Amino acid sequence: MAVTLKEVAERAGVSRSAVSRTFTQGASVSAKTRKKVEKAARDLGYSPSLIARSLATNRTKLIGLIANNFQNPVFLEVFDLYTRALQERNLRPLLVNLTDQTDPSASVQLLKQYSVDGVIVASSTLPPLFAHAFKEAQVPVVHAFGRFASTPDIHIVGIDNEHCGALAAETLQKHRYKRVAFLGGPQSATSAQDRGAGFTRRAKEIGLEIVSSLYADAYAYNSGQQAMRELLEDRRFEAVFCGDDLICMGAMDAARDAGLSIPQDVGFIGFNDMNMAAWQAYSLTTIRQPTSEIILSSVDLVVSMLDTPERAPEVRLFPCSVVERSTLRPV
Amino acid sequence: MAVTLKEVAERAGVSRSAVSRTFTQGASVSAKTRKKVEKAARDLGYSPSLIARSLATNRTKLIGLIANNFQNPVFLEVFDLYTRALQERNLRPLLVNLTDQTDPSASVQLLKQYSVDGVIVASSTLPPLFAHAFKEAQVPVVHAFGRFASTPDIHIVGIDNEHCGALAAETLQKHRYKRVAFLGGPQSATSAQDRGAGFTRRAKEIGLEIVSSLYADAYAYNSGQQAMRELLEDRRFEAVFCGDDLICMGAMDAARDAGLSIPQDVGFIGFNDMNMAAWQAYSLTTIRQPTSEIILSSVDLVVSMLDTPERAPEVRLFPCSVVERSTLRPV
DNA sequence: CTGTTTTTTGCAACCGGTTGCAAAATTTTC
DNA sequence: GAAAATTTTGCAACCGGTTGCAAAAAACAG
Repeated sequence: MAVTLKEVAERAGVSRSAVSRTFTQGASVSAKTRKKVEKAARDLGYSPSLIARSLATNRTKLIGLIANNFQNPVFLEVFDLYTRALQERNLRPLLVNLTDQTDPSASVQLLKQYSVDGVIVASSTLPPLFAHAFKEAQVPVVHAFGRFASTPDIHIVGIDNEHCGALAAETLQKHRYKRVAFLGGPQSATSAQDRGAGFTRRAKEIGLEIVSSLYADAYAYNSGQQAMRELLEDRRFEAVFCGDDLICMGAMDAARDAGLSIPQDVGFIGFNDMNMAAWQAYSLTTIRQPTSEIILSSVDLVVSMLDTPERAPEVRLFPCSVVERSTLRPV
Repeated sequence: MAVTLKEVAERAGVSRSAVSRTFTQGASVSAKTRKKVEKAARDLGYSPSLIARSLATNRTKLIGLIANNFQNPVFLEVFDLYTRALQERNLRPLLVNLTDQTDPSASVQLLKQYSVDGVIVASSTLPPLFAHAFKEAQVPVVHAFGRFASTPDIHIVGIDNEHCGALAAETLQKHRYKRVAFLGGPQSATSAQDRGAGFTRRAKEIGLEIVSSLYADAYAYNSGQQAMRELLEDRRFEAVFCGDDLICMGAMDAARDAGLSIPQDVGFIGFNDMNMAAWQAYSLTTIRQPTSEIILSSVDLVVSMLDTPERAPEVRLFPCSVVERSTLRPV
C-alpha cells in the first residue's frame, strides 16, 4: 500500500541505506545521490514510516501528556500551549485523560507500551507518586504544576503555592480587610493544601483573622458555588480567598444569588488568572500563575532529558503576581 | 533495556511465537503454555511493544484528533469526551493543534507518517477539503461537527446547522420578538454560514425582521464582545441570536456594559449549551447541540471504519433543542 | 601518476514483534 | 488401541526502517 524505502531505492538505483541516509539528519550522502533519491521519493510520494524508524532507533517522538482535570477551562489553555510547543519541536502529544476510575499503574503501563520518549504530568492534583512511577520505569518525566520540594527526586516545574497563598493574605490586608474566609480547591490536591497553608500562616503573621475555612470538592464552578453557599451560613468574613478562579466564579455567583454585591458586601480574590477572569461579568482580582512559562519550561526540560536522561532532578519555580481588577474594595 | 519477547520465551522455555500468541487476541495457545508464559512475563515485567506490533500488523491504535479552536471551552468538553471514548475502546488520541500558521497538508503528512489508524476532524470551521485529504490518503476519516451535505463523500457527524438557525428564529418569535439581530461566528466557518442562512430564511418566513447582521471574527468571547459593541451603535433590535454561547457571553457583557439589562432591554439566545451557559451570571437561553452524542457517534463510526474501510460515506445528524433559561423575556 | 587520506556506499544484522505453514502433540472416534 | 481429526507448537520470513563495518570511490598530496 504505502511506498517503502525499498521501492524508492530501486527507482533511484541506489541501496536502501542510501535512501535511509538521505532522510536522516546528519548522515553522509553525496549531493548526487541525494538528488536522485529525492527525485524518486517525490515521484513515488514517499514519506518514511515513523513506526519503523521508532523501532529501529528506539525513539518515538511521542510525549505522554497526562491530565486529570477536563472541567477547568484553564486546561484548554494548557493543552493549547503544550500541543503548540511540542509541535514546534517536532514532537507529538499522546494525551491521557486520567479519570478517577482509571488505574494509575495502567496508564504508566500504557505509555510504556507506546514507548513514549518522555512524559509530562500536567496536574496540581495528582500525587507525586504518580510521576515517580515513570521515573522508576526509566522514562524521562517532569511534573508540571507539581508540588515544590526542596529535595526533589523528579523534575518539578511550577510555582511556590505556599508563597502564593501568603501573597493572597497580604493582598487582602493591603485592601484593609480584617476578617476573611478561605475557600480552597479539593483537599486532596497538594496545590490546595499548600495555598491554604501559606494563606493561613501569613494571615496569622499579619493579624488577618480567618473566620471560616473550607475546601471545595473539585476545581470546578459548581464546587465553588456549593461551598460558598455553605460559607454564607455564617457570614462573619468580609472577603474570600478562593484557591482557584473557577471556584471563585462559582462562589461569586452564589454570593450574588444571596443578594450580596461585590465588592461592597464581600470581596473576592482568586487564583490562576485564567482568560475568563478578565471577563466583565467577573472582572476578578486574582493571583496570576505564569502558565505559559511553566509549560514552555517543562517542555524544554523534558526535551533536554531526551538527550541526557540522567540529569539531576531540578525544581523550577516561577513567580506569581497579583492582578488587580474589581473584586476587592479599592484600597 | 526493556524486556523483550525473546527473553520471556527463553525463561518460559517456549518459542517466541508462543509468547506472541498468548498476548494476541484470539490466537490459539494451550492453557498450559499460556500459564507458563504469563508467569515468565510477570516475573520479568514484560509488556509487548506496541511499536513493534504496529510495524508487523500495520495497525497503530492511534487516532488522529484534529482541532483548531483552543479558545472555546466547549472544546475542553470535546477533548474530555473524545479521550475517554477512545481510551475505552483501547485507542489513543494523537492530538493535532491546527493553528492558522500550520500548513494543512503538513499535518496530513504527519498523521500519515505516524500511520494513525483513523482520523477525526473535530471542527465546525475547517473546510471540508481538509477531511478529504485524508480520504484521498486512504485513511479512515470522519468529520465531526462538519457541514451536512446531502451527497456526502466523507463521513459527517453533526447537526443540521441550517435547521438550528431556523429554530432560533422560531424561538424568538415565540417570545414575541419582532425585530432581531444576528451575531454569527466567523464568516469563514460553514457552521456560522449555515446557522445564519437558516435563521434568515426562517425569520423571513415567519415575519421576524432582522435589522442587523454581523459575523464575529472568531468563536470567542472577545470577538462577541467587540461585535456587540458595533451592533449597539444602531440598536433597533429587541433580541440577538448569537451563533455560539461564548460569543453570546461576550455580547451580553458588552450590552450590560452599555447599561442595558437582560432580558428587559435586550434578549439573547445562544448556541451550543456549553456548561458555562448554565452559570448564574449568564443563565443563557440557548440551542443545545448534542455534543456528547456527536462525539460518541463519530468515535463509533471511525472504529467501524477500521474494519470496513470501504464503508459508504454516511451522514449522521442529531437534533438540537431549545434550552430555556433567562435571557429571553418570558412568553 | 601513485600513494594516502577522506568520503560515500552497500552489505547484512538488527529493532521486537506477527503469522502462514507444516510438523508434533493431543483429542476424538470407532 | 489404532486411525482420523483437531489443536498446539516452532520455524522462518516478514513488517520498514537504521547503522557498524569494510570495500569502493573520490579527493588530495607530492
